[in-house]
Amino acid sequence: MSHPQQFLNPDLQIPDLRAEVISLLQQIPTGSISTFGSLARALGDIKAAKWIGTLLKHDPDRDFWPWHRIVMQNLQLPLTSGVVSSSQQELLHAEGVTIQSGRIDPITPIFDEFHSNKPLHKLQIQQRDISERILLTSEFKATKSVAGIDIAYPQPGIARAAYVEWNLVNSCFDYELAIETPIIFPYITGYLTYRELPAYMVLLKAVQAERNLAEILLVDGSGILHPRKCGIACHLGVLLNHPTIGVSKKILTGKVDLTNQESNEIPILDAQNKAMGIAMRKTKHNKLVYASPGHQFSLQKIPDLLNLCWFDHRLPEPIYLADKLSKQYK
DNA sequence: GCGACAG
DNA sequence: ATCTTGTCGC
Repeated sequence: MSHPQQFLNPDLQIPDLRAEVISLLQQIPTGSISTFGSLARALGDIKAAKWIGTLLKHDPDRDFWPWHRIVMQNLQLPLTSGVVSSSQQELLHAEGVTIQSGRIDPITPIFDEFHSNKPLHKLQIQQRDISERILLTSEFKATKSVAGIDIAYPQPGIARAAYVEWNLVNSCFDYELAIETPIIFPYITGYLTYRELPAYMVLLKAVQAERNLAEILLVDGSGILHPRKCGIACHLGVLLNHPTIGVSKKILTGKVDLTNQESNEIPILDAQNKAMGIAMRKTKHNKLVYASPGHQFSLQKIPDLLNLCWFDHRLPEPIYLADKLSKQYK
């Protein structure tokens, strides 16, 4: 098993978010409390609040840090399987914080002056920077090969990344490869790149050791259909300088035009009513999938390309096969 | 009750 | 994404 870090492009700097949270927690004085939201804002994005919740609840080493000083915005204690954790109550009580029926006494000081280098804010800046380097034009006239890539998690902390190449000339499977690698960065909405891109880099290096990459990569995730127009397909495409398209089963951002329900190809509009992606299905009986350009590929050409390799499943065949291969470990 | 929502 | 058995619908 190779470590992802050694292959990383310097354009992809990945912070240790867990260590950042621990250092923020240690800034909260004894006898004070803070909230999931203010900790998340100190990391640089309120969207990290949910992950902080799972970290403080499940990290095996949490008793080495003051996890108990974090409560909900309404001063209620978070629930553990439906009940307030008695250990959190005891730990707070030992620090002089009083609790009545699961709620912190309102006179308790609330700490919100975190010193932080806002790692998620820095990642947003990276994303905006990458976003400006995206090309939305297609070079190919007749594409001969397309590959799907996807990741599964055989156990926590381990990613299994799969590559399946599809031959568009003979309309058949051509080649497959899967690798496993450790994964550290958590899943936080809008930052999937920082969780999964290192594993994809290991995978694609391994493919390149044997053959050229397929002309176009279908990535399980978003392209420009992203709050900063920089989904994982964009980031991968720009770092590799290779054409990519993002294909996801759920929509991350944007609006599907609901007056178009009969169509199998519905544009997805951003807040400025600009088409950033397309909701598609093979037939009316299928659920929609959401596609958007990653790099070096135009939105207009996406339907024709996907239809060339889309058969009996909800997803286009290369990405369906990559999904299946990534899960073949039991 | 409403909004968020990639993996 | 993952945890998970049988069950319902085509």
